[in-house]
Amino acid sequence: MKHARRSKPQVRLDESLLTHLPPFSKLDTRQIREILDQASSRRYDIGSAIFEEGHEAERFFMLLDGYIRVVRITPQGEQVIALHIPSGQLFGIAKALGRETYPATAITAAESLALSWPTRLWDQFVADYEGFATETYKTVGNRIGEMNTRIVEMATLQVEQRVANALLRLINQTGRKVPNGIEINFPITRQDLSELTGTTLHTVSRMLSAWEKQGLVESQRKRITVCDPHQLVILAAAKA
Amino acid sequence: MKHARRSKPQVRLDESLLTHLPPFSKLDTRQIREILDQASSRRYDIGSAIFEEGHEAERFFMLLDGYIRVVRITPQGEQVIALHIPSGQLFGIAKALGRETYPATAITAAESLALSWPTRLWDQFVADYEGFATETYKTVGNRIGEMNTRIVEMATLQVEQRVANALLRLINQTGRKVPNGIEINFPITRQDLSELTGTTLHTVSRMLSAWEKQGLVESQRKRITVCDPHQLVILAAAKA
DNA sequence: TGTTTTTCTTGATCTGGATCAAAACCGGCG
DNA sequence: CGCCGGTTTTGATCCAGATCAAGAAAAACA
Repeated sequence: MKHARRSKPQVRLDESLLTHLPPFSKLDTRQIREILDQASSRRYDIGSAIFEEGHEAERFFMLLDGYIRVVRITPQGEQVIALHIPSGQLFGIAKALGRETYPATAITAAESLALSWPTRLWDQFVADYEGFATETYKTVGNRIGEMNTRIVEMATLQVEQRVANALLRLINQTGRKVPNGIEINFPITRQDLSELTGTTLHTVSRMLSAWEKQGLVESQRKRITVCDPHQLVILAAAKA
Repeated sequence: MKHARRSKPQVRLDESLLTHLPPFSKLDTRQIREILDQASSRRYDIGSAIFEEGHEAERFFMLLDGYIRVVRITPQGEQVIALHIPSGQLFGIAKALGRETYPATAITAAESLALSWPTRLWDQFVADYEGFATETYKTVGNRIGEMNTRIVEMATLQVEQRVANALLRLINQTGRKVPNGIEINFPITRQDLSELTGTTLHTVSRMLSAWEKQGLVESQRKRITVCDPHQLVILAAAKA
């Protein structure tokens, strides 16, 4: 993990950073200014932990750029990826869950840029800024929905369908159009994909090889491009 | 499903019903009275649906007595139990998740009694009653925690350990002391347990038989008693 | 009291994926 | 440029647990 610094904005942050993001979109310029003036901004190298499970939740965050994976570690040291968070979302919002500590670890899946505020400002944000509360609870609701879906998938689907679903979700959240399809916009290993679907890197590797032969996907090291999303959707839902 | 009626309280509901429940515990008698006067109370037979996934979230609920399972149905018609809710908790709180519809179906696992309020009162409750918001967000946080745990378990543990964990969670939430151990306080089938752990009723049945031979549990039809919780904890955590 | 329905048990077989093992590949770095 | 650590691939084997199949036992019903 390389050096990274937190900075009170010497260069004042631009208001346009936040104006179009849902939790702040109903606010006027003055309010955005207030919010920004209290924020710290910081860049994180890929693979660094923004906060860790169980630690005191001192700050909450808004991901401006990059990509984050929310991870839990089992007693046996295995990692499970609980969630991916795309840019433009709040995270580390323990306060919204009535918690004093972070429930999981946040790791950057790509170089990322995030704003953060001391947790003590949370209640103030909720009280003062219209739409902030509503939008954050929507975020929470969506994450619950996602987790629910994961549970159902793990309980009922085969590995092949789980991996297909995971890929589809990833290209939806972070897909980038490239000549031959849609590429996942950050480096992702077979290992990562296996931690996301509760399987092994071996199985994922075989699966991708097979799909590549069928022209469904293309992949290089840490890069996956889905060429035929529609076919993948079919696979993802197939009964047998 | 037998007849069940909703009633505006002809017999006024007693204030002591709510005074000790977290979301209301900071309120004075007058406030509790207000809340109760706006509530409908209703009894539900075992196995009935209180509300269904996808439907308009017209009301939110407080479970006074009984037990509820939150269920999702897959496109293929398989059921997955997402969560169990013990008495004393709010449920159906779509509003707290920024949703307009219920995200899952709520089925009574035992005869149950619940109060409910029209969703339009939600914001008012949050604004007027101290501690209500905080406590409900704690509830949400706990449920997220539970779901997280389920995901991690499904991704990393063997079936035996998942079933053991499920049993332990059940006796913690609803255990009732009986001469030979702790009994799960509502009727539960092997099928239910399998839907809770993502396996089949056959496997669960074999497992319980084996445990019964070892004196770990005792079970009759729809009844399970854990005789040796400690041993079960060991099983639940075992690496191999 | 006999019949039907639901739940539970137990055996036999099969298989999706894990595990074990080894090699090839790729990129960074000294 | 050649070595080394992190990825990826692919083969071979194994086994936990699903699936298939039949009854047995308990409750519900009539």
